[in-house]
Amino acid sequence: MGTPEAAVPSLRRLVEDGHDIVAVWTQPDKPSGRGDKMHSPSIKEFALARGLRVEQPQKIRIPQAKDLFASYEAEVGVVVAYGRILPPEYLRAPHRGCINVHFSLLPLYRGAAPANWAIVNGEAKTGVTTMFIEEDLDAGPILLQRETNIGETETAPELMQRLADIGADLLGETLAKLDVITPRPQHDRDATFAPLLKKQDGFIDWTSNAATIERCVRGFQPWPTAYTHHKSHRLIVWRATAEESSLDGSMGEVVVAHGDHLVVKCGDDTALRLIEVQPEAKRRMDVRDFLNGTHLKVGDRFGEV
RNA sequence: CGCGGGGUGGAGCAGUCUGGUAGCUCGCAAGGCUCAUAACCUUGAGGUCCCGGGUUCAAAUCCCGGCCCCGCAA
Repeated sequence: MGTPEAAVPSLRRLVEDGHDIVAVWTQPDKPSGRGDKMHSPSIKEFALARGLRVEQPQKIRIPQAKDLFASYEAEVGVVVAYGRILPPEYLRAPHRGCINVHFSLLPLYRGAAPANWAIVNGEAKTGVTTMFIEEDLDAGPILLQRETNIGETETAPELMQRLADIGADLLGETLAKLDVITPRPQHDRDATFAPLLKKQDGFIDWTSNAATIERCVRGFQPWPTAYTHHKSHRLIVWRATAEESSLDGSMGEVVVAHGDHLVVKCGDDTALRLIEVQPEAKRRMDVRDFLNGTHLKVGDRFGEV
């Protein structure tokens, strides 16, 4: 069971390891992108290409869906970023239970967006955990874990891709050693949470330290992105670096604007040097291009709507 | 038929409402100038104004149709 791109490496690994995959469950196609085009989950594309059986129930809490799931009499259920909380019937249906691949070092960062929050919070490392699923969210007994360091300039999509690959490896190892692994219970008192991201999370607070903002720039990709406002238009910041700044200016004010250089004053005598941005309704561009077209001046202010 | 923005020399944009010589900030080329700077000055090359119709003496601009890009919302 899985849905987005991050789940694909795990499914590929299951196929390559020769596991008998009775069915692939994923979320229904949804309208996305412009217009009213329907979009299939990445997992569905992959599964269909391999000739696997795909199920996309609209509702998983109805008896028909539960019965269908139970009817497979699977040995084990594997869940990677499915995007739904599974009712208890699902957890009990496979003979050996359901295994989840979670993209953090549990009990840290339980929840929907562990990679994003790990970057935003400035963690030096994170990792992947395989565990048995229990009813409480991401709280089941741990099977295996693997750590990885977070790069200084690594973005959330980059990290996510690495974790997806690590997760696939770890899943393969977990299944291979399932008979000999002793599950370790999590200590709930050590748990932290990585809640679902909201649009508002990406709104840049220029009173923060520039280093904090820079982590938001990397961590809130590909959505909601770190953004601000300029002359009532949205401006997404895709790449930036933090630096010290003794220049005068209020927080959110442009203190340097020429050539390739666009620097915005932040809190704690720091400043954010923007490198790549994206104006509303425009494509991503280097700061030089942005400045050429907008004729932005020192003293202009970001963040005011 | 979800909402909206856009397609103009190599880049980013203005001009479109109110048709009438193709403009700005850069880049590129050549020359000049300076102890120096975010260097500066001069000159130059480079354009089917997305495509196809229509209206008009005249269309980047107005009308109809099409293609492509982007943001929002999901």
